[in-house]
Amino acid sequence: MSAKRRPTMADVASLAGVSLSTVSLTYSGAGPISPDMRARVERAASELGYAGPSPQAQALRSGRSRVVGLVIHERLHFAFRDPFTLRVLDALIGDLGEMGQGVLLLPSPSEDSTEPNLLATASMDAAVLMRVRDHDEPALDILARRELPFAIVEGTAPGAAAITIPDRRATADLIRHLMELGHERIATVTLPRGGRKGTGIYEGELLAGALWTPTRNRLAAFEDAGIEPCVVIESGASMVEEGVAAGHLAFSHPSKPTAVVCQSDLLAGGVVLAARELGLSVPDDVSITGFDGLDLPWLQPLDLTTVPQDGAAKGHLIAQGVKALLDGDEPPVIELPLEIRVGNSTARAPQ
Amino acid sequence: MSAKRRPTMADVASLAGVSLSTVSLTYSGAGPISPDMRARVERAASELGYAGPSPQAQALRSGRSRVVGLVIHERLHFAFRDPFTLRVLDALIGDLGEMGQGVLLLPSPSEDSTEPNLLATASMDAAVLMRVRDHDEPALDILARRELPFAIVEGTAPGAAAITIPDRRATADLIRHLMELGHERIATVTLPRGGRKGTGIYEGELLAGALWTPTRNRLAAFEDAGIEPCVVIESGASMVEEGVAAGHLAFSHPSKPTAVVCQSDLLAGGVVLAARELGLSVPDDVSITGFDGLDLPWLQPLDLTTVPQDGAAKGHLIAQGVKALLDGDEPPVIELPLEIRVGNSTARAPQ
DNA sequence: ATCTCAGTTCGAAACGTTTCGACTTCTAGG
DNA sequence: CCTAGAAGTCGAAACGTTTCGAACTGAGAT
Repeated sequence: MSAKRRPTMADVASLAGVSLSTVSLTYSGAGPISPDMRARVERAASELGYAGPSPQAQALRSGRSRVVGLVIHERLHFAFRDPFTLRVLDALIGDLGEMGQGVLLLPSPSEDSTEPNLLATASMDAAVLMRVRDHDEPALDILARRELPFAIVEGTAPGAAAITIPDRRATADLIRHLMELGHERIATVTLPRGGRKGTGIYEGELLAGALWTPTRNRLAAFEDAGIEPCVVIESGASMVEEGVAAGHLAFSHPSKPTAVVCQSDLLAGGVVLAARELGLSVPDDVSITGFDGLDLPWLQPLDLTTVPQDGAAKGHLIAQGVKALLDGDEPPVIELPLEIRVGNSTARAPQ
Repeated sequence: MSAKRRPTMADVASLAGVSLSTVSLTYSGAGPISPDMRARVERAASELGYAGPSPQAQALRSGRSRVVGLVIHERLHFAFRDPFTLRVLDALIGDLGEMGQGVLLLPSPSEDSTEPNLLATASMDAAVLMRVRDHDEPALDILARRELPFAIVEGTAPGAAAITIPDRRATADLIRHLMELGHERIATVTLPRGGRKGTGIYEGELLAGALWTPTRNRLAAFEDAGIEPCVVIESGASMVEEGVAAGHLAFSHPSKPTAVVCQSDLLAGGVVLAARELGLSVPDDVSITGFDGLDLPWLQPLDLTTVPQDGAAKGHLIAQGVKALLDGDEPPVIELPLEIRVGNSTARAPQ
């Protein structure tokens, strides 16, 4: 018995007694094919166990691989831990799937190593960056060199499709809301800044070193509101555990904050837990705000003051952006609207 | 000015004044290339802005696309919501990345539609199924037709690599633990069974219709323990919200269960919240068990009686299985060990 | 001066499609 | 009866690599 090769279109063609092009036309759907011809080809194919055109050959010949790369910055474990991100990706991946595009997970290229990174070598038609550094983003260089079109979520770059949110303005609204309630010592818990890992107090220039755009924008909001945070705590990831640790740091800080602005609801939830552990009442002793508008059932009856985002809408918009890229259209630049929602986690500052 | 084509190896070769094969050898690392030749090629490449070998051509020629497909059954939103799954995927994706393999997210093929599914058409070297139906799994047919090697997590199929857990035995241990504490009316909250969506009471034959292997195994454990659950509640996904809804159903059921066996910690967490809302004390009024051994900070000081799993270890093992598949080795079949861990969410049944 | 043998480099044949223009038929209009 | 055009099918040229065996170069051995 021969080591049987996988059948190809040529095999199907010769068994069906037609030309290779005809078989190709049958599968691709392009070109006019008579019904009986189609039947003949299909019978030959199933007789041979032909599984359809080789994707790799299709990709080479047509120049499209039907794959969109998704750059993941942290360990997946962290990146996908946030239900909001998940909702965005859910919509995005669903839409891309309907467009016949698969989604390839790509670890972010580390700046230090020159080791071959998947972003540089994997076959794809476009890429989506879920976040970007304001400067010195190695992914951008790689994409530029490969001449791959790409979309950026919460960030911008020349030539890229961009989906942004006015998070700076919304955060400033949140801070003003707290100031109107009489708060003067406001702490803030940030998302990762792009540098060191792990939760801790960040000392020094407010913005310097805040590489990730969202972290940076939401910190800059303090300037807009005309107040300085009494302590800035950087979290290692958007997770409840990190929020708990950050809360303990905040509440034991000598500046005695009466309010904590958190850059995500998950962090805010953790800060609430820390407050409770320390016997502080929310919102009577301390006001806490979040971001994203998640539904956290275990926080009930507390209802966070936060900035709700529509994750699905965001995902759909990104997909739309990718579609434009794939069609060779002008890359769209879109900003989603954002308004704060006042819950019962913020109240008048204690005397 | 010409519409400038992307440069190819041939362009690099002719600019460097060497043969195409030499350039290929330079990039692939195979074959002996003298240092000055390498330098010459590299200079020519950077002069042209050559971004490296085309992945699509490489894939066609070498027959390897450096992509592993990951079949997602539900909406990503649900599938990735569970921190445990995330931890598994984190390790898996990391390991595969180190092997130079990207991970392609594939929505599960729906049995009804004959529409072209990505699993059938995407280019990949192997696939991973995170779960499988005991019978009638359309994914298996597609993979067989394509002659793609694949690994199954929590399930088996002839010819496939398999990573399983003795969840049936472990669940039986959990049930026996409850019986020893005097519980006689035990409810159970299952993961999705594979059919209808949404949380609700399931009436009828215990196992019939429980298509997903894990759901089925953990239900079958009741038979092993020699007791029948007083009510079976199927959840729509492994999520806290679903657990809350399930808890309400359980505690308002006429059979008045004194214990609830939940097929995941997230569901158990939700059931605990439901109990609290109804003024029931855990574990004094009702005992609750979980599965997976997650760290749920918001549940403190409650410490679930559960069956801890090592997500990272599982992910590493899957990667190892995939590696074997890619190397053409015998597909490994591995079972991870499992032991129950008694916390303070279970206690003597109330009088 | 000839032979051998590494150490390198080169030619050419795949890999399995898509696609474009050309080539048959066949139908219908004049 | 002739012919324009539509419908269906076919040939052949890419797409950009990898890879195998052959060919070329000196250096040392004879």
